[in-house]
Amino acid sequence: MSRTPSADALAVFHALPVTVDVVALTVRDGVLCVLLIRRLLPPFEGRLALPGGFMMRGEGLGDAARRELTEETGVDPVPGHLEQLASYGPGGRDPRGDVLTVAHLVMAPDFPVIAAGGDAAEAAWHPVSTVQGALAFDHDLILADGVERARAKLEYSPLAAAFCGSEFTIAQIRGVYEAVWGVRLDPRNFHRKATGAVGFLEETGQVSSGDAGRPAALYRLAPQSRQGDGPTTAAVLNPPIMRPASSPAS
Amino acid sequence: MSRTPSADALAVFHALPVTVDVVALTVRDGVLCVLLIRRLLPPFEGRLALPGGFMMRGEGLGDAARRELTEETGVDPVPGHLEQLASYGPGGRDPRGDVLTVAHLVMAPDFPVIAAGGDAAEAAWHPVSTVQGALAFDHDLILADGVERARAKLEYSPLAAAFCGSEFTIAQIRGVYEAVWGVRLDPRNFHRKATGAVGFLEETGQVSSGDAGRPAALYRLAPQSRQGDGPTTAAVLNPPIMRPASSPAS
DNA sequence: CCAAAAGTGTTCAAAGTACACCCATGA
DNA sequence: TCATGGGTGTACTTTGAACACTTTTGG
Repeated sequence: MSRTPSADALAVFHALPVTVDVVALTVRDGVLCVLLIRRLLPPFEGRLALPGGFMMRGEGLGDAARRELTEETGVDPVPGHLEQLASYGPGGRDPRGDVLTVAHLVMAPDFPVIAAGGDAAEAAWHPVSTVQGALAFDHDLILADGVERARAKLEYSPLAAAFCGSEFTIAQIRGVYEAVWGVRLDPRNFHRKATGAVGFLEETGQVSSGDAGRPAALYRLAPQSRQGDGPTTAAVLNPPIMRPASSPAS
Repeated sequence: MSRTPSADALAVFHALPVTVDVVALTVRDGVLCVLLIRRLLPPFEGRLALPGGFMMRGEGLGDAARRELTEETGVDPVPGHLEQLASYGPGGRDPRGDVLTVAHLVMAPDFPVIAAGGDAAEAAWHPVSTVQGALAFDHDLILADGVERARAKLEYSPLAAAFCGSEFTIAQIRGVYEAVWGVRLDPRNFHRKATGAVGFLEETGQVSSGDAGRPAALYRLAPQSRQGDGPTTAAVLNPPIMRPASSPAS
């Protein structure tokens, strides 16, 4: 297939419609939830789907993902907490024809969904376990990949704090790990690991109020100094907080 | 931005030229190398670049990556050893205009490059350390991301065997880890870890011939039974072979 | 005082590291 | 028999899991 670009025109090449989709995850009442919209228009009219839509001219991938998320759900992700997940397509995923989609992943605290707009109605958080298999397009696959990525990232990055507010207790952040991984962790050993990881938590001096039992110290995420030697290296948790080895296939 | 798709036509949306690029890595004489072509045509005429090119109609992402790699370098990757890396763009990476590229990663044994074709001349392996900063487009960034992904994957996947031929000694696969990570590993402890990991290596019964010293047993990669519970879960090395903790920032 | 949750100390088992040592070959 | 690299055994150190125990609150 010899292709001979006659000049500096790219128009001779096959061009594709490109969308961005967003897997926005949070933890509500100890349950891992994903932000979904209900589609107003065909295809898959009335079905649940990830927020997303077509890219606009002159936009970057991350910009488009942030714009679609805000347009359709009212959620405005904290900068730095949106990362690229993977690309899907272009064939076999939209009945209208070939569409390439670049999926993104956002971890957000459980703030209320402000609005639904654009092609979307009913933007809302749904427990991940209740929507698997029910989504439009290939969004079930994308959601599964996003959840797996989030699970893996908890181990070696300070990402879990993104699910909490700006100040949180050790028990709250432990609840994030338990919800995302679907396991129970020993509160006492977790406390040691979390407070022992360098560059993860920073004491505020405050204590939590209200609940039964002894008040817990409040922490915030420590200022993230990028480690490693590459420009693409993200902040790293050291030592990592590993998920328990799942028992061999039963 | 209300977009109202009038029917089942996608043509109303902004479409982008989409390319695939391939980071093909191997180990030659203990050095991590990447497969590069020299560009025959502008832009970046005469510069080194990753093999890649525009997608064709009806093609999947992986298909396109495999086709471009074969067209431009003669290398035909083993199925299952090509994975998606990330997407880049569309802005600011091609002087001709917006182009979205989906980068892929291939680990290959050090077989000879058969041919150069298409837009490429001089397809050849280059040590990664000598080409950083010299590549066309944003390929320096893509290469750095690919190398980092390969380094991380060695830890928890049987991927290192992809760099070797179908049969190899423990010392050879140890050389892969040492070259990719840029460290020295204790041969005796590595031997135990590698042979102790379940589902990684399988003895052939043969021994290597020729070199000085005691002949080494030959192994092959064990048949990969997919573990985990998801369709997207790849084979996992258990226990993982971790890279030594790099000394804290000096 | 009692219940409940936070936080600390201690013990034991598992895993990783360093390295002594033996094995099998070529020169 | 010596040099060279393959492979095993073993002691030491570090890490992680389990859990008893103390602290600090509300009822």
